[in-house]
Amino acid sequence: MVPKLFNALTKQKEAFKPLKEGVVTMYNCGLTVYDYASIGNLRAYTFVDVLRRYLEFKGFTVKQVVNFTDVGHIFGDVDVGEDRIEAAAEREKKDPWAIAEFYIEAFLDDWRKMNFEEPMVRPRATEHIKDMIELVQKLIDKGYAYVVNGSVYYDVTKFKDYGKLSGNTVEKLKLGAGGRVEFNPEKRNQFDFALWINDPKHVMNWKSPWCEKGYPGWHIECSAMSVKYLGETLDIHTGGVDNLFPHHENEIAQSEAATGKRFVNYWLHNEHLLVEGQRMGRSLGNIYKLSDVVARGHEPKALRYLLLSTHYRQQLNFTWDGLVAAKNAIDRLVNFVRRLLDADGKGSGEEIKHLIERVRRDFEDAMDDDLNIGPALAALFDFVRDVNKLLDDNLLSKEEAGEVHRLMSKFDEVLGVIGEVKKEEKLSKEAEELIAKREEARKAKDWMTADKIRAQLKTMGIIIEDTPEGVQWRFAK
RNA sequence: GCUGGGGUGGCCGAACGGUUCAGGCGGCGGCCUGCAGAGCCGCUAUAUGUGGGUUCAAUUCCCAUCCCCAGCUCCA
Repeated sequence: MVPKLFNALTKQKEAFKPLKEGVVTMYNCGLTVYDYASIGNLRAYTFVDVLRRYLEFKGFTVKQVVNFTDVGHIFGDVDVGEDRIEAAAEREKKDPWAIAEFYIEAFLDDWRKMNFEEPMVRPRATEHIKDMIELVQKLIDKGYAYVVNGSVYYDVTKFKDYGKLSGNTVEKLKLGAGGRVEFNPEKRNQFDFALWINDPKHVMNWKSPWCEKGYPGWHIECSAMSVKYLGETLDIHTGGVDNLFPHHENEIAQSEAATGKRFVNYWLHNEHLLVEGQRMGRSLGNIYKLSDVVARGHEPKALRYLLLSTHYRQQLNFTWDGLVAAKNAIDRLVNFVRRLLDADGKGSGEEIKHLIERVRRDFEDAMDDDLNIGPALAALFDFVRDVNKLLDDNLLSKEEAGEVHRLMSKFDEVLGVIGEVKKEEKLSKEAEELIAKREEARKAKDWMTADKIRAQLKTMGIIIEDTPEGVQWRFAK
């Protein structure tokens, strides 16, 4: 079946069809690297990663681009905002380049720990200044942009489709801004936005055709880099809902004005994360990072599960209890796969075939419906329970267990939380002897000695479990 | 102030107006086990913010109201 995705442009679920059959071009708005990524940022990339993995599960090749915004940008109005990277530079007494480099490295580390797949390319804004300047020049040449005092602005009244994504048409914006006192007098229209900013004081600055020392506007990098790596029309563009306006609206205005073509076919936005039911914010002191999660003794995979287990267009309530629940849910899956390795039963014939058929269908049907992860996971856990019953009754043959194992791995290509589960083989001589001694003690019903040895092995990092098939051991994580 | 999204059991979260309202986690009990672990079964569970309305039937539709979140206004 063809997956359906909720397109912010049309505000409805649409059958997903890439421009080129079998290949998906996807641009994911990246991080502004002035600080560590928050778990809110990580939610956005968890969504992106599951989306990518699911498209691959469906057989698509995904060409993914995730940028780094390593030029400081002024959030809010150009004249009154604060450049976050330069502010961080001042705070940490480093130059902005070092700030960006540092947080890029930190983010790449998070990326790996979260088990996100590596994108095709990770372009940085500072490495594409030339592309941006060319794009700005094109917009000037086509009459969409104008130069004032060495800065360049985009004239929103020239782009007739302005507001088609967010609904913020120029008329509506004017209505909303009734009480606004100050606005940049350089602009022709109040809602024009900067493409290039003339500012000799800006630490990161470049020479351009319009001024000696300036830097690019906030939105132009994504337009320039996406077209460079993925072409003039993208299949998918993602970001947090906060990017919908003005960022993505302005990207559309720039890109479509420059190319005359549709910029993006499917706009996908993830909802935000709440922390204990509250907004995550600096003033509330509840901005958590991956390192905070790890410092409290949780594995990144638990966070990954927690973040992916709620539908991406739904606000997700992050709680520390939820993280524990997530870890335990993963354990259930891992224990299940581990059990499969030892299965050597009679065989269940039709029954397991039906269970496999059902879980495949239910999982895929759910995910095809705009990545509806809830019912997909429910189907998976139903399957686990039903197969566990077969295992309890020794009704699963080695071959059947192998097939189930492969299926679980297939699902995990999307979820990325189980990982490789295999039988551990190497045990020290000492441990082997202890296990043998314990078996002797058990045979003699000397439980005291048996329990003592079990405790001793545990301190060596070896978990002992007695099963009807005999003693099992594994390394503690 | 305007616009949009949301409030579901102890917690997290599903659900196209209609079979007992998924699933996970937690707690309790049982089976299995020497014990533990894993697993299975049952209970927790007469859960849909509140008050009205429409309907044979409402978590779902309508109105009002409270709370949370976001965007715009404003500010950070």
